[in-house]
Amino acid sequence: MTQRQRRIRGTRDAEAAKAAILAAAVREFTEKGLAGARMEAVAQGAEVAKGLVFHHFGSKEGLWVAALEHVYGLLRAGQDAAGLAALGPVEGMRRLALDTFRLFRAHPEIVALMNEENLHRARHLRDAEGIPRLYNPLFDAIEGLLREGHAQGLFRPDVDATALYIALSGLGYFYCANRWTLSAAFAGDLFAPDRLARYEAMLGEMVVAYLRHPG
Amino acid sequence: MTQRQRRIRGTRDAEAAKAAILAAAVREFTEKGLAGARMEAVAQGAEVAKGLVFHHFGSKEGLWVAALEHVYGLLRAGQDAAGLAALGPVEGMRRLALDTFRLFRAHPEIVALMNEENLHRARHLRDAEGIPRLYNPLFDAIEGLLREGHAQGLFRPDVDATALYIALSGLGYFYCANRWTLSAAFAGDLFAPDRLARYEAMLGEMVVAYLRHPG
Amino acid sequence: MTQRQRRIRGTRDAEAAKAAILAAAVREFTEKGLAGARMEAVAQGAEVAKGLVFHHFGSKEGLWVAALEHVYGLLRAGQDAAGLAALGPVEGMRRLALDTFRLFRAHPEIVALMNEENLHRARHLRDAEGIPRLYNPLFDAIEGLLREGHAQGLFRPDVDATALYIALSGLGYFYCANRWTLSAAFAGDLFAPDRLARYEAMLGEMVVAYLRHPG
Amino acid sequence: MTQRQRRIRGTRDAEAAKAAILAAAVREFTEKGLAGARMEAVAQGAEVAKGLVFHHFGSKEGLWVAALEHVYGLLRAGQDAAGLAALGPVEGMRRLALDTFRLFRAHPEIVALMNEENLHRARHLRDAEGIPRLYNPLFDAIEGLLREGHAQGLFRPDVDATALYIALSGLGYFYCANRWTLSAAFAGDLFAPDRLARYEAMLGEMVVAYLRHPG
DNA sequence: GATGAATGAGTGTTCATTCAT
DNA sequence: AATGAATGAACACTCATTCAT
Repeated sequence: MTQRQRRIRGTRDAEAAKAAILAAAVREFTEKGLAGARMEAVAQGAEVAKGLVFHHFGSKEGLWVAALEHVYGLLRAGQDAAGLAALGPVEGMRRLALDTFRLFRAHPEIVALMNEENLHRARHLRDAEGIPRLYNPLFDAIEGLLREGHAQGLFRPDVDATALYIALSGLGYFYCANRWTLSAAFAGDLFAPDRLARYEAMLGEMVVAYLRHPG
Repeated sequence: MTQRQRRIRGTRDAEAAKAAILAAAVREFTEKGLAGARMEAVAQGAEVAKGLVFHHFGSKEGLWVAALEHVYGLLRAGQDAAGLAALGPVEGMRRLALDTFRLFRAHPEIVALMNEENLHRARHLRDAEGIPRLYNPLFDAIEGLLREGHAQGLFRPDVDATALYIALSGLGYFYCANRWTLSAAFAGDLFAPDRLARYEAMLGEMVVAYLRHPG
Repeated sequence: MTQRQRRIRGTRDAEAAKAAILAAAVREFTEKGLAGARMEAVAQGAEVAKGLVFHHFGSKEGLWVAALEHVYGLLRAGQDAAGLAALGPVEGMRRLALDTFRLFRAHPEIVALMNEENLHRARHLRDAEGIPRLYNPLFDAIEGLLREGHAQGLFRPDVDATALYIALSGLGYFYCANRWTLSAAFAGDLFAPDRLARYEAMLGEMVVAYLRHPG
Repeated sequence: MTQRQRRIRGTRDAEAAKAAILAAAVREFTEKGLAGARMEAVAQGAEVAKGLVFHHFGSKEGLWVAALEHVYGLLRAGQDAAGLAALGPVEGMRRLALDTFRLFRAHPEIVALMNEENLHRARHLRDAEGIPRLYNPLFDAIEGLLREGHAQGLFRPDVDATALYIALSGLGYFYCANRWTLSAAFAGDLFAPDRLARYEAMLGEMVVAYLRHPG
């Protein structure tokens, strides 16, 4: 601990310390939730003094908001809108669903923090700056693909973009959020490769099957 | 308080006190999570002394396990397997999806406690007796409908029951679990009747579209 | 510590514990002031666990208010209005001044807590119940003696009871409140018997000289 | 902030910064007391970095001692011994009492810091240099007027200068020190002009009445 | 001289839990 | 069964002080 602090202090690298604290906080919040997280553990995880956490983030709530913003940043960064257009509407949408599922799998902190934030009725979200806009990448991608799919006559005409966004997210989210209780219920690891593959296949099919024009 | 409690419940019905405590605990856990819940608040919610909560449930963890079991009971009771057969495989499955969605809406405690329990990697579930079996009603219903659908040639042949169970649950779960953050993102109440209706329509369609034989 | 706690707990003597805490609090507040007092020290002084202090008084402020009320109780109890009438207006008033001085000397907690409370602009006093009335014994005694003195033609006619109350109190208060800085300035113990006697003599004379009718 | 401070004070005038810190400290100590004062607040009040406060005053105690010395300076500066002689002993003494009262009213920091210093049994006063002498102006003025008054046969013969000093100070001090609790008790602003005038009249009368030869 | 990041020992407060009654 | 006083180990947060720059 001492060594690293010396280096940080010596280098006057306040931003590095802040980043280390935030990373440790995301870890702690993911494992313990908001109420269960201990500021002491965050400080130890970042190898800094407890007081420094408060110096930089003001309070546990301030740290929570910063962690939330970080997680919403992941959400935004996880959407690769660029590569989708080339796939065409049908395969693009399938890919979107799979990417979302994979994002949740790769970043349990997204699921954990969003669950906790909903427990608090999204109270902290209003304090955070531009959270509403953070949703848009995925939503915009869905809207774009929908428009194109309609134009090409491939999609059914009555699709609600918001509802589709939720359904598509939900298909991936639940699998990750309930990983442990589901594994207990089905007596096996939900994250075993073959099971994941089977679910991915269904997930893509389901979205595509719904969208495809029944004509 | 003492007098009033005596009058309300009398000395005989310890079971009523226990039930009141459990109900208060489910409420408190739903609102605050496991770590955030306070035993004092549970006692006040049940209008009993704090010590009595410990007398009946031993510890906070004991109370949590009891609340979990209660919630799994709701899950089981919510599945009306009886009425499904009459609807046929296609409409039966649609109804199953809608019922599951409505169950989550009617009982936020299910969503909240399951989220929290997953935070703890389902550690308490192993202590609780007979939780694995509790899943079966819905799962069994799905399996039954799948079998019939296949027999009648209405369903695609490669459907994984477990995966379908998860997908069907996820479509309803996410909408409820993320009610507040989604409402913040879409700047409107997700639980407004028209929005619910639109989502229900999509949800049913999605399941059915996937299952239906592409021939 | 353990022994006494056992006894208290065993005797289920909650009131005794409360009283012990209050006494320790008055001591601690007198020595350290509000901000300087430590709840831990209060608990140790009362030989109870720190948590019990909060159990009974809620917070440091709650304990402060209780201590304030206690001190105002001393103020009220210190006025022996009964014996005054027999002395007649002149000697009664002199005795009042002396008694007030002696009260401040016997109870440094009165002076210390009132100083501190004035630092906070009497913010806590409004939370406390009937503080305004607590002043009355002395004030009433002054008014009574004034009336009698006027009736007998012994006192000048233009005496303001409130102002007299303040002057009379101030003559005793300052001597006690500034005991230490005055002792430093005059390089000697202000509370040495002969110095006290000399000041008492002057104090009485001053009040009486002012009141006496100049005719 | 950094830029602005540079512009305001420049790099040269360290003395200005020191003075600003001292002024802010006196304000902070007056409002919060010694234990309640925060070094951070002092720094902000002086618009300097926290470290600079320590650079100039070493510690909180060092700052306190400096504030004490400042306040004793006010005390000394407040006594206008020069103008008194012309008034003669009687009116000079009345004026002395009034001036002292007005000094306390104009400088609440005197009262506040002296109260606090007495809480600490004048421990810091010994560290401060030359405090004992600081009392002298008022005391010397009293002694001078007493001598003259005796010489002219106007004053009673047995007056103790030290006691008179204390009484005279106490009459003004208490009114200011207990401004808030008294206002709460008497349900009105003690510092309203008419109330002040009435008290000033009594205060002067009281001192003069006591001193005047009863012959 | 001046800054502010960083520390660490506290400080008020909370809370699950125990226990005598 | 039921109460609530009592405990003790945390807990979030504070703050005087240090120090590299």
